[in-house]
Amino acid sequence: MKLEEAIKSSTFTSQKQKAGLNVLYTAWWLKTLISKELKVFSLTHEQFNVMRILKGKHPDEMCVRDIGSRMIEPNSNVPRIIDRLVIKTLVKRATSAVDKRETVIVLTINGIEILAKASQRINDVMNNSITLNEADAIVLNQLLENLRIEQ
Amino acid sequence: MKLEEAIKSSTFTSQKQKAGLNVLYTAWWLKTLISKELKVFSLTHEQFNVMRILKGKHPDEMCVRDIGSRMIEPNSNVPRIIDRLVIKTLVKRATSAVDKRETVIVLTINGIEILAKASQRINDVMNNSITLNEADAIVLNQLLENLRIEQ
DNA sequence: AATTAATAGGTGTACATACACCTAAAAAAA
DNA sequence: TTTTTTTAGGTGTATGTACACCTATTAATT
Repeated sequence: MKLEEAIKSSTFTSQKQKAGLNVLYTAWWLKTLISKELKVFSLTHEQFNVMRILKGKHPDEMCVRDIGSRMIEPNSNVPRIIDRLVIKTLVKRATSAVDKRETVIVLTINGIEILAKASQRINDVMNNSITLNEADAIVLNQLLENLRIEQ
Repeated sequence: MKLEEAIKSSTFTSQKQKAGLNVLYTAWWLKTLISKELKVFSLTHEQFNVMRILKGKHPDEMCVRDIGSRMIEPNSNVPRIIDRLVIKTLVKRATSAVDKRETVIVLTINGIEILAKASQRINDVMNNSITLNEADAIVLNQLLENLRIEQ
């Protein structure tokens, strides 16, 4: 759907302002798609994100801070997301032996299995729903990087 | 900051997948910027969005459903956002005379004043923080529209 | 006209975010 | 070594989201 239809507005003060709204709307659209797929696995977008980050270091464990620094939305409250994953026995929590302040997290076997299925699903959705060829995706990535340059 | 640094990951299965993550991260970045500015006015991003939508019809009133259909994140729970705006006397709520099921909302004088100041601030931030020229913004808008085409 | 459908919006719950604050532990400074 | 500062992570609160469900009202059907 075009942005104008989606938010029922066609008056933008600039293309730059429209681009801002377009990014916000597209992110919502993408999150919604992903969340719908993850529902089958009783996972939220953020829980999946944490699990995928853990997978990157598996079988090594990761501390909460380290996970947080890799989140797509960096202000996420990681301890609380982990709470829910622990309840579902998808991850295990333990106090670090080297630094007792640190909590270390690791995927369980159950977690690995569910993550594998969920990842497959999400990769498919991303490939099928994002209708861009690779060349256009490269241009989009470059524009988004440029957009965020702090002056 | 480049996406790779932001999420400390540089392995993407495709540029398309990277673009998806890039859109999500950029939306977070933009929302955070906007929220920081709105804090001066004790407004949240979503409260500001509702007020700006109301401004578009002012001095006419709008029903809740109508506001909801114009939100950037369409699943927002509009009645609850309005609750907070009513408490701050930025909008007024009344039952429609024509259809008693409908609640109609209108900005108060106080609301209009605060919205004017907040809008000015947000427009400035958008202009200063989004570092794209108009030509690039047009390309970005087109790519985002293409990305969302449902097959 | 009476009954049934659909619609508007409010509410409850689980989850997440943003942010301030707290405690325990480790590191740095005295 | 003792004190101070920093760091890690957990918690409380206000707000928002996603979604199911409820009630009042209107519209449609019989």
